[in-house]
Amino acid sequence: MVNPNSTEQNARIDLANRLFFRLYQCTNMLHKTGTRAVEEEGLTTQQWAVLGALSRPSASEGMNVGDLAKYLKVSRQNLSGVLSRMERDGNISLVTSTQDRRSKIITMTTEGRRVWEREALPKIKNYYEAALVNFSTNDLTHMVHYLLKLLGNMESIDSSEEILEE
Amino acid sequence: MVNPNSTEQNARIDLANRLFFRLYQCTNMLHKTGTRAVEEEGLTTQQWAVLGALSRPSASEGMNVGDLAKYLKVSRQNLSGVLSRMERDGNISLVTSTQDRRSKIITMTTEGRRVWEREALPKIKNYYEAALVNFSTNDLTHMVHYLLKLLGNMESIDSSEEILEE
DNA sequence: ACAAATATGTCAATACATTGATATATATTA
DNA sequence: TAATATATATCAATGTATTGACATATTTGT
Repeated sequence: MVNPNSTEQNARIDLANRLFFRLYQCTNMLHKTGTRAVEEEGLTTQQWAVLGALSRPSASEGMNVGDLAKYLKVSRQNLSGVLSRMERDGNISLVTSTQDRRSKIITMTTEGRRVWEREALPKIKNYYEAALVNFSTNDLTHMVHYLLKLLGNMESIDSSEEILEE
Repeated sequence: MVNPNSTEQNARIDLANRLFFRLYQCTNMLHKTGTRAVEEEGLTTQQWAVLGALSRPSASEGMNVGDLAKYLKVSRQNLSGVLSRMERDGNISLVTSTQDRRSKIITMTTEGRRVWEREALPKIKNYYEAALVNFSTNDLTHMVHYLLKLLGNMESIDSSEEILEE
């Protein structure tokens, strides 16, 4: 073996390749099977993420579009479209803030909260159980840890590129 | 504590919730930062996945649309659109199969292979390194293992629902 | 106070994702 | 062989994602 470092590097790239490919596949399947789990409520995985964010105690007073976009790691422009569909469907309401008339405060409607708590959440729990068969609590903890680490690295890439664009 | 099982169950659901939320965030960031890494070549993460699939030795004779869709875990209809854009850009070519005139055989063009090998791959390697900072080989192996397990579970959900639809 | 800079949300163009419907080609079965 | 069933790819409608451009509101700086 002439250059063992090169071989090690290739093995690492191969692992990286598999990791990102499986992540890509996982997401496709998550959106497909996840959306199917809540389709009777007229929801999608993205709308489920929005309702999940709004149902947190810390969001009891509502959230504005920009903060919610940052929380979900999507663009304001994308979220804007999702929110207008959710408003159309009666699950959320957008009200211009009195403090800052540029902002719109997003809150769940009574009906939206009912749909979320009574209909969606029980189905989501069933979905979680089916999707996490054979995962021990330890496995779950480790995987969340890895995802967080990966997320942090990708955020570093993102923010370092934003600076260059100026 | 009246019902310790219920508490354990809630802790598990909380972990599941975090896992899927982080997975959702990771994917958003993967497509955002990954597409940016190969945007000079006019590629996206999806097109990168297609070229990656076609560059495998086992695909040297090309693949048809259905098999490639299964491999990538996307719908034929979706892939069809991606492929027409890639054909438009000159990176792949679609030719009706002589064996089965329903099938179209997808292959990389010479230009597509050049773009993939000479331009995209070096950038992808840099992207991998940046995204996987602080991941040991052991971490990578474990994470791939978890993603594969999750993928298998979601495929079970998917196929069990397909049967019910008939 | 007023001009410039920044923050906030939305519109537009493009790409990717789903399911449902459809045209054509092949395979099966009577 | 002819009718039926299945396989393959694409078109259409809808939802989700990006960036770029823009109108409006607030903040900053002079």
